[in-house]
Amino acid sequence: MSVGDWTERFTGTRKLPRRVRDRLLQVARVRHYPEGALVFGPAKVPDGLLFLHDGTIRVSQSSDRGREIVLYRVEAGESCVLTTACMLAEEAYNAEGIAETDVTVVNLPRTAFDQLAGEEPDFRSFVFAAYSRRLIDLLRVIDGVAFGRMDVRLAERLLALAGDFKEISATHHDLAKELGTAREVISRILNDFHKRGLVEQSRGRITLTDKAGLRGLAASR
Amino acid sequence: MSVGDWTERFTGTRKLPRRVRDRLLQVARVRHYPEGALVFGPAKVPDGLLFLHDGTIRVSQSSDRGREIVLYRVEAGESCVLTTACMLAEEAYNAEGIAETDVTVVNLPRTAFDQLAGEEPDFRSFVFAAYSRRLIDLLRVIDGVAFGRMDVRLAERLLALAGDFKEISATHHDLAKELGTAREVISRILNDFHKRGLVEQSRGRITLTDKAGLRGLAASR
DNA sequence: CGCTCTACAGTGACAATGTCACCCAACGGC
DNA sequence: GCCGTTGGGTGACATTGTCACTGTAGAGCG
Repeated sequence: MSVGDWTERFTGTRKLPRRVRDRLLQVARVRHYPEGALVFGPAKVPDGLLFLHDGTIRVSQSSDRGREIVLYRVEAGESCVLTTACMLAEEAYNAEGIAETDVTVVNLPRTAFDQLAGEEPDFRSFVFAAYSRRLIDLLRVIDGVAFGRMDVRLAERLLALAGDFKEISATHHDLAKELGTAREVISRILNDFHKRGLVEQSRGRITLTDKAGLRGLAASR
Repeated sequence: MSVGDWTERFTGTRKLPRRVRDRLLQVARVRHYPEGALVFGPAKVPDGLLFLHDGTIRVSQSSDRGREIVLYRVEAGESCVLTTACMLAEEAYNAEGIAETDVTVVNLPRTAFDQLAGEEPDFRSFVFAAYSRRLIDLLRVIDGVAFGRMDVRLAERLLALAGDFKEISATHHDLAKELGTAREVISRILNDFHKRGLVEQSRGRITLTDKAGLRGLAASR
């Protein structure tokens, strides 16, 4: 499963300049997490701004009755402002970040964050851009959940998860957690896709046999 | 309809210090909008940070097939970072801000914004807090839309809109646009509420006759 | 006053989705 | 092989969204 180009749709992505990045690495603490590890969550609120040096973090929200929905993914070079948001707002929240690959995270303590924000315009721009981008991400999620059809959303997500490849290794349950729905719903829709010749299925694996068809379905709102 | 205490649940709200506020007013342009006016939208992207001096702005997102959902409300003293987000991300978006009362808006141009952000730590904190708070707001919306029951959401919203009062002047259509659903759904649920003795209805007006009952329903997830 | 027009609300039928309770099959470990 | 776990299929039903109507209160107007 490739999520490599997950974020390439955002043309406005702003990477941190090397000079600032080096300065950041001087004052920050570096941490490693293996694939599948919990990077942050309700019971594990970071004390500063998280910065993803390497890997991918999947950020999702869970309901009090076990369902989940993926909010967005944090890629290498990006920061996860959600944690600071929750830190600042001093609010209970139920979003969590899971390492989707082995990851290297840079934790920038709050005082250092304040200092950098004051002294480095590039750093400020970067942080504002990060916030903005997450806001837009969440608007997309809301649009999908509130107004979108599930088959369309699933087709979109399958294409996004596959990237340039044709195969995805994910269970129906995994996909349900992506879109915030139930496994049975995914099963039904994938069965329908199969009958229409769009996908092939095997245990824990989905092959997109007709990407153009899926794209057509995704476009037909 | 009172939305006065809409945002008081946020204990972390951070108001801008008077000194910074005065400085802001020197470089910014002040604008007035009457109740019901469009303050910003897809076809009206501001060129700077919007700042609400007086009144209330309702920010909602609309689907391409006419449905709408309210994302949050901006109260006096707060800023609307969503506009800057969209400005920075250079992304198409379909969120719009409607003046819910007569409003006075302060538009801080981008260059002045950058300068203030560099020179005034309080201003920075304020902007970061504003972003954070909106992120949390959107997380709430997602939680409700993705996982919540409609009757529960309606009960919550009725209580929030009523504030300390017992009456709300809103049509079923208005309430549908609050929650991102269809008028018929609101009609059905309100009818059910009526049968249970929770509300009384008349044209364009709803009376909460049993607030405790509504609160109980809202609490029963 | 009665007329018409429009916004607001009620309703039934159906489709899409979520929930529940099962079942069966594939795979891994033993 | 056997067994336990995980992944997946299915039918019944509840909730919600959509569509196509109907009825009605109120405003404006003769």
